[in-house]
Amino acid sequence: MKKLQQFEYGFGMSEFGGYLLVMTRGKIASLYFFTSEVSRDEILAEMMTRWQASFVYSPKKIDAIQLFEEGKSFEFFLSGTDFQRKVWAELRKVKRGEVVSYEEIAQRIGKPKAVRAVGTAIGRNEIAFLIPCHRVVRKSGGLGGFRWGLEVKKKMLEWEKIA
DNA sequence: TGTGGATCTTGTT
DNA sequence: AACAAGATCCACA
Repeated sequence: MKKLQQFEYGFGMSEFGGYLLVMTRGKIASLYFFTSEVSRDEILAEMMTRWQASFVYSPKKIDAIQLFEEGKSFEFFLSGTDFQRKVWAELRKVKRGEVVSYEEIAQRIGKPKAVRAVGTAIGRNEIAFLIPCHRVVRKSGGLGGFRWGLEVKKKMLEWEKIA
C-alpha cells in the first residue's frame, strides 16, 4: 500500500485575477489562474488530474502566503522530463522587467532548433508567475500564448512595466 | 495577412 | 513504432 503524498490547496485574489495555489511539504507545486473564461472549478479539476495525490482544502494556510511581494523566494516541487526541467530552469533566470523570445530560450538550453518544443514545455510549467512563463514572447513582437489566457499574461507584463 | 514547411518533444494509440 | 499536436519561426505570395 503506497501512501499518496498530501497536497494542500486554497484560492486567492491578485492583481492578475483569482488563483489556485497548491503546496506539498512546504513547497509550491502549482499556481494556476482563473478568469471569466475559465472557472475556478475547472482549473481545480485540471490540477487534480495533473497530480497523483490526495488533496486537502487548507484555506487559512494558503491565505497566509504572500506570493507577489518583491524579493520573495520559494521552494518548488517540480516534476517533468529532462527537457522540461532545463526549460524551466532557464525561465527562472529571466528577471523581472525582462522579456525574451521562445527562440532565445531554445538557444540558451543548447537546442536552437527546438523552438516549438520549448513553447509547449513552457506551457506545461505548473507555477505561473513565480516561474516567469509570462516573460517569454514571440520574436516577431507578438505576445505568443498563455495557458491561463492572454489577458492574464498582458496584465502581468504591464504590471512589470514592460508593455 | 495568410499559408505551408522545417523542426523537436510529448502523449496517445 | 507511428502519429498528431503544440504558448515558434521563416519564406514567399
